[in-house]
Amino acid sequence: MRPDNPLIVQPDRSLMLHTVRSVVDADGNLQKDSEGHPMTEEHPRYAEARDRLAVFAELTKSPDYLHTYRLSTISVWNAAALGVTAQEMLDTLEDLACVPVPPNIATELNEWVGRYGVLRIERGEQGFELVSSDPQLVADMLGHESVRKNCELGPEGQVLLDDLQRGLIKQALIRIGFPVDDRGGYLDGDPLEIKLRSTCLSGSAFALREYQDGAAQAFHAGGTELGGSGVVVLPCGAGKTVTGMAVMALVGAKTLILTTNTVAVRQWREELLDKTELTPDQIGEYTGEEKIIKPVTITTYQMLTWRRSKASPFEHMEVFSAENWGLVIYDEVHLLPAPIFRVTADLQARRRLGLTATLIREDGKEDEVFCLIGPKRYDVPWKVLESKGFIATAFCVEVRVPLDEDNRTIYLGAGARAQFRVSSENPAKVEVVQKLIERHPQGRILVIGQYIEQLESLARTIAAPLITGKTPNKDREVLYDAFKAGKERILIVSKVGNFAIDLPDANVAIQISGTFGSRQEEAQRLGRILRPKTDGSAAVFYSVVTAGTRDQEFAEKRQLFLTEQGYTYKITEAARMSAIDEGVHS
DNA sequence: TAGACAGGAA
DNA sequence: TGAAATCCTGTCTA
Repeated sequence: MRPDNPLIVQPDRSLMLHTVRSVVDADGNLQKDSEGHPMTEEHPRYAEARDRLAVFAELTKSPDYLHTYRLSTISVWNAAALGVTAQEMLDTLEDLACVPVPPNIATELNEWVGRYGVLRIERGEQGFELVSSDPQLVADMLGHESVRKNCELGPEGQVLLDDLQRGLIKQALIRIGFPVDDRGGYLDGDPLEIKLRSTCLSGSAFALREYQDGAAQAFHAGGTELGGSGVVVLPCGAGKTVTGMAVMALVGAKTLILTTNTVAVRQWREELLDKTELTPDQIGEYTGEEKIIKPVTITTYQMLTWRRSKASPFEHMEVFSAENWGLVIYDEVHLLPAPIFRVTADLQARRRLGLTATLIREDGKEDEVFCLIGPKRYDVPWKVLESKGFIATAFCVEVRVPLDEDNRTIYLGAGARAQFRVSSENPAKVEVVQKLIERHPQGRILVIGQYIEQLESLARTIAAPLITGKTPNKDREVLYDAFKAGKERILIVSKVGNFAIDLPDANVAIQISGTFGSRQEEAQRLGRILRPKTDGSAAVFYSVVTAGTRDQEFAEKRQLFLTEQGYTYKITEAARMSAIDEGVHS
């Protein structure tokens, strides 16, 4: 602890981090700028503090000078699963604090970390067993109906679990606050040799990057007991598919891959053919169009949980459960629909790999991911990959636009919900978009928005093609190809742009509206322009928001995850846009 | 037999 | 907070 440190730890487990400090001269006098305002500079320990806190805390508010983090059980348990001790977390807080750390924080960190793994599932003679070094704790847990109904008591009071109960009891216990360390092990599944190529089918050299190999090893570490379930967190464009393939090669067994949509199914298939020695007849697509089960089968979440009506069973489940999979890969875990958790509770005997760019879910079901798929096994901060050139350098700019008189009247008269839409659809944004496009005469520009009408009107004004959910897949491909070939320099996309679209050359993104406070959507959208550019140039992400409205309010929430990752949004008024220097001139 | 499209689900 | 996108199935047309 030092008085000039940036952090205040509060008894309610919130952490206040100063991003700036006042500038003083040698005599300790406050320095003022030409207009007489006190001068500030970035706090010398801010960046360090941000990176160290990201390991076990979650950023919840980020106004200019003071960022608020929260210690949550999930953030602490994920750190604990990576081997970070309570003492190390406490040391970090002590080292960064400018006032004493409240004593209850040490107590609570110790208790939280202590709760991870104090209950274990092990394989006993009569099946799986819930055990603990503290037998009284097991007895206490049995006092909870949700726990009691998901186990059987053995003759000597053992808590016995069958395959299905193994998942259900983990869900019940994490809700009570006790994440279980599952040492029950896995079925090996039918073996399948999967080798990575050293030269892609397409001819270029291929080798795992250090972090991709690291992620696969971290997942697989510990052999049959420990390794084999959990989540790998990598930024967009960092090669999650490749990491998945590396894990497949390590596990060497029949693999079921679950994705969000059919485009992703195709991409997995092509990547597997390109970078592994798997042959086309070893890879099956199980979708609405084709239903083929092969040693490696790729399907969608919706297919897995499809049923005729709410009362009907999952129709395709039997086909999948009949196979002896050695590995199940969950692509884009942050989007994994809730019904999949029920199915996954049944799959606890299979190795499970989750892949995602952000562990954040907007529905708050992070605990389900934690207990049913597994804890975070590996992550790399976005800025680390940026500094190594694996993803493009990106600058973020928030452009604030005023709301004109007429619309302000409508805005003020509208309900809270309608206000968001009115301010998001501010027609003055169109002119701003035009100016931003002019700033990048050579830019390959994506304009991304949420409301179809707004996008249609923009498309008419700037005469650029628009892609929405209604656009047939064929037309989309034509437009994506035209963009890649440079025939179309500007593309307007709706929410379809949130999902897997691969436009390597895009280097400017302009966001004109988005989903309430969705942090992961913001991350996905920035991800669209993070593919490293051939000339090494930087990318720019503009977020156009209506000043002083709910639009701006939610924009701040959206930015939290990227701020946590070290991106800073430069804020500018639309009228003073010419003064922006994003650091890129294309 | 393929493609287009409507309808329901979450 | 709500809008939009997606998927799967089934039916119709050629």
